[in-house]
Amino acid sequence: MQDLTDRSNTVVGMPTDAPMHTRVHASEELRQVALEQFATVGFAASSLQQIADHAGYSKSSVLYHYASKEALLEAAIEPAIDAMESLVADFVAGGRSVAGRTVFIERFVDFLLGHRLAVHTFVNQGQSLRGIPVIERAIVAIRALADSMCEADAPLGERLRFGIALGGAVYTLVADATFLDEEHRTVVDAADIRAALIAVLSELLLPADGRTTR
Amino acid sequence: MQDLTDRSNTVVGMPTDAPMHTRVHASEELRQVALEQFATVGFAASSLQQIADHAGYSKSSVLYHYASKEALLEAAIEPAIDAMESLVADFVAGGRSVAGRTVFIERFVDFLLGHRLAVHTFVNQGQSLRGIPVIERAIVAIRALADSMCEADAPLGERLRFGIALGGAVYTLVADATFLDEEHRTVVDAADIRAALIAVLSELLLPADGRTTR
DNA sequence: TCAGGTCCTGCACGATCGGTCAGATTCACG
DNA sequence: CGTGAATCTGACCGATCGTGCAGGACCTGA
Repeated sequence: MQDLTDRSNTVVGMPTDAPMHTRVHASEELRQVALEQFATVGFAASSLQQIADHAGYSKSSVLYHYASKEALLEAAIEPAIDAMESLVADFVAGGRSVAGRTVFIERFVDFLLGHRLAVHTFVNQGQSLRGIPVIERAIVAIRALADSMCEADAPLGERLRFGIALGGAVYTLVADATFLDEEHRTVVDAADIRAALIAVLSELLLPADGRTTR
Repeated sequence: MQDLTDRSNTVVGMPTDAPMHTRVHASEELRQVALEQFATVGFAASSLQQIADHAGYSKSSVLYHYASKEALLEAAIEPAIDAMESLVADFVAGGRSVAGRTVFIERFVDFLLGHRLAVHTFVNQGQSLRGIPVIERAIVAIRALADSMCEADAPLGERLRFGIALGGAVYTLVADATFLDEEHRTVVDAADIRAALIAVLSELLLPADGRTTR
């Protein structure tokens, strides 16, 4: 996933023995690599050395672009939190009706597809990252989403549905996709995944007529 | 604070009865503390020092009872993998019918409730733990469960349903329960959770006749 | 030409990691 | 009593962690 607007190296002459990686935006590249590491092996297990190696930089370079490992995490997942906050704001504005929920589910799936790594990071590692400001923001946003999704009178069944939808979708989009498929790599179309996710989440989050959640 | 992963077998009198009136359950205690740490903050982020402190022992004592950090992980999650393997074996033997699935779902929920921490550990951290034998076993078991759940002809929708059920249930039982509730700690009854989980998972995994996404 | 800014790196630091090992303590059994 | 096994611990090791710092390479404007 790299946009190579590179223009300096067209393999003509240039007998440059040095690697001399003229990158486009180093900070963007580092942010992406770090996000993949955080999501797949975890924040604590991701060392700056690994991230730097994976991106082709030195550890010092990482700390030049980002003041600390925490700052790197912040930069990596902040866009996703912004998107989630606007998502819940729109949902609250749109109302809890079936129509409003239907619109929400579609946007929610698009949000998950667009920020799957970041969401997986703060959803499944939020516990170990308490205290980091951006994580607290994420937790607040998740709680706000859950609260707006279901009122307090029918907490157990509805809240459980939302939790399963959130955790399940994130799992299928990251963990499951990376170690369950892996062999029968039928190159599934992204649009198919989107449609199937919307279908299942609609089942979970839209009030069906006959349901025994009491 | 106690978990119901008892499974103790100290009922019958052992041949060489050794009545250590000291802390007989040192290794058990360490195993439980380690499992909590692994599940909540992650394997990589859990240091032997932290585990030892939480259990009231020294780091050396942990390494006396368990040869290595990996061995501690093995001891912590192996019972859950055994249970999962027998679970999938029973399901395969019982057949894929609706009745078979109904029975399976109930046992599956009980399995999740009994081994929630262990399952959460190898489900959500399996990626970063590749190479550890016990984790490979877990991955094989999960894949076997998914394969036995849905045949290959309708892969996307069915597999997605199973993934959401698994990841969602694990999420709600561990991550969600520890940082979503937290404030409005309405002491929910375990039986209620069980019933609600069974209901939702039945929706997801039982073939509904009219599965129109409206 | 020089000065200054941007980008990147090597080196060194204190802390902590998993792990080894030599005792200290206890206790059953002779 | 002594002896050996079981249990627990502190001291220590090499490696790696995140981070600070000085400086080199490169580009740009004066």
